[in-house]
Amino acid sequence: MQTESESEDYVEQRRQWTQEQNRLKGQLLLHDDFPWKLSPPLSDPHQPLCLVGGVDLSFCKHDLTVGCGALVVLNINTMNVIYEDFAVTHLRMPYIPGFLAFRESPVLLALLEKLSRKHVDMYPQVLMVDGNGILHPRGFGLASHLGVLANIPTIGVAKNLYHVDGLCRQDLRMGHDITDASTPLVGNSGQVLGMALRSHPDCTKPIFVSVGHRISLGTAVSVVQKCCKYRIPEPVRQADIRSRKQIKVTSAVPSIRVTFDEHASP
DNA sequence: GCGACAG
DNA sequence: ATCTTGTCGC
Repeated sequence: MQTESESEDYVEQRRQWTQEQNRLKGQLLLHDDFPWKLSPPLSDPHQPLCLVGGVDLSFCKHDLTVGCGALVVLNINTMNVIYEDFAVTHLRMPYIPGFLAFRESPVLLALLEKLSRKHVDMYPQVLMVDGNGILHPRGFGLASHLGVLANIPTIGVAKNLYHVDGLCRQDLRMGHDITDASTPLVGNSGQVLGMALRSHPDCTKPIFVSVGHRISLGTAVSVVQKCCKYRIPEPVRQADIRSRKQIKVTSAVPSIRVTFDEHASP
């Protein structure tokens, strides 16, 4: 039966994953590393930021191991979705806090590679990821992991605060920071891990932005703010909405349903 | 030791 | 992540 570990604690798996991320972390860049600017003056030779991507995954309610990854690309000036693609996958590993990248990055990476092969002209200049960047136990969340693997500037956008380096939701309220539009997330170590943003004037619950890869926090925050029609920035929101709709129609297709029936009736 | 813990 | 109705607020 159980060889080394009696309980499925994934001890060895986590050790390997940690080792791999520490290796990838060597390539992580926390500064602006791209040729564009948000809004360059006419006299400026820099190219303007136009294409912003967003990725997210949704799961099948009947089988949580079946998920649908989505990649969308928007024109940052109009917020129109100019590209969308999906990929259904089977998740072998469960969700383990701190190791989200190993569960979600494979599908997302495949979607990015497909786009670069088929329609390079629509490849995003920066990518928003549903999850954290360096606001992570080992300073290498999904946004950073995906950014390094795909070698693309990424921004981490989380809907909930990851309690890391002493950071916790309570501390944010105590300092009356709730009245500010943005609050730097400084850990006990003194490092700025991200920014809590009230993406809408009357929004009580903030979003948590952190650097993924090849971008500075200041630029990341500016890009996110420019994309906020609602609490969640459009690239991420659209990826979320569309992947959720896609997994529903997918699970309604007979050929996919067979998979469920096999498990349901032995 | 116990609890907390992105999606 | 996913299951759900109403409901509080602008």
